[in-house]
Amino acid sequence: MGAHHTGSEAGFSGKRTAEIVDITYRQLDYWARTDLVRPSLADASGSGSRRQYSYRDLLELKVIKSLLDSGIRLEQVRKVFAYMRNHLGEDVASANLVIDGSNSVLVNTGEELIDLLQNGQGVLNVLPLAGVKDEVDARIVSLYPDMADVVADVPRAAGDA
Amino acid sequence: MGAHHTGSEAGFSGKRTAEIVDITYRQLDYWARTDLVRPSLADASGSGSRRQYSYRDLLELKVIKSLLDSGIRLEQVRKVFAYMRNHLGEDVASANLVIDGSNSVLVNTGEELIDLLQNGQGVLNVLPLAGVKDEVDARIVSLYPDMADVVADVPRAAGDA
DNA sequence: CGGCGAAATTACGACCGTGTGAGTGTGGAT
DNA sequence: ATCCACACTCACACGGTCGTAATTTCGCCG
Repeated sequence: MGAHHTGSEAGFSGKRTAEIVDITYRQLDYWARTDLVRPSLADASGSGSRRQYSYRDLLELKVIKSLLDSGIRLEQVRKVFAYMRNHLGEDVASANLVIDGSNSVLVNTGEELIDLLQNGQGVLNVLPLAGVKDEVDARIVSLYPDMADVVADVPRAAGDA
Repeated sequence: MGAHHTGSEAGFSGKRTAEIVDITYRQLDYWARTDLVRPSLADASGSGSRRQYSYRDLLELKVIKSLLDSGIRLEQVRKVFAYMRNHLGEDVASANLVIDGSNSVLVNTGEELIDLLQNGQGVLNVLPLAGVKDEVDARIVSLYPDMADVVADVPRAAGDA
């Protein structure tokens, strides 16, 4: 079926972003002004202006939310993203994000993971990114079906209605 | 019976404990007063008294220190220990401590771990306890050789390397 | 077609948890 | 009895969160 321009290009407002990612608006605001995640499409430009977040932004935010939920300090999250932002490429859907204290890696197989476990001295924080994307997508279609086409640009196995 | 300066049975003073575990004395003090880890052998009983930590206490403290170093919030650590304290039994040396947000488990094989990874939605924090014990032991013999016998009388998994 | 009211959003400031530092007094070992 | 290490009591710094006020934009009605 043909491509439609139904407003999906408009991106996500602050409020909707917070809803989708399941964080408070306060957190989103705080993270933006402290340079953790700034909206890619439109940054704030004075009081009353509106931030516009891209779909990719949502994924980053959801990763952060997951990290926080697991009890990781925001300071640590900042370090991870300083290093990871470049490497958070296309394969967001399949890899596992592994943090071992100060370093962060993307790992694809479970064997690699066990390898890290035996060598590593400290704690390993492991986050399957596939689940993150799924959660965000589900939340978008559930709350804002109009924007469903944004999530569809990644090939999926099963056919949908 | 001349009671000599054995020291081994006496446990570890506050200062030495902090040194061995590699935390500040202020942290040790703070954690004791806020009921995170209280000394098993002798708790504080007013100004001038002395806390006495057991070897097992050292292990707990080192686990906490590791968790903290990996960027986990103290609040989360408290939750983990509230649940884990009972289960932190004999096999301290070989198991892996796994935290998935609100629950904590001890896992022995890598396969179990991969299993958890596929089912789990959020972040898994994995800490190999063997490394913790090794670090504590090494630190004890290095700083206080007199107490080396304390580390030996705890059962270890046979044939580790 | 334009202005008004209300909702959405940014900006500001108070508050909480964690940890540190200095100062004091008390108990234990010599 | 004396000395020193340690526990205890404020006071505070700092990162992070949250409630609230100030400001802009948008929808609606005349």
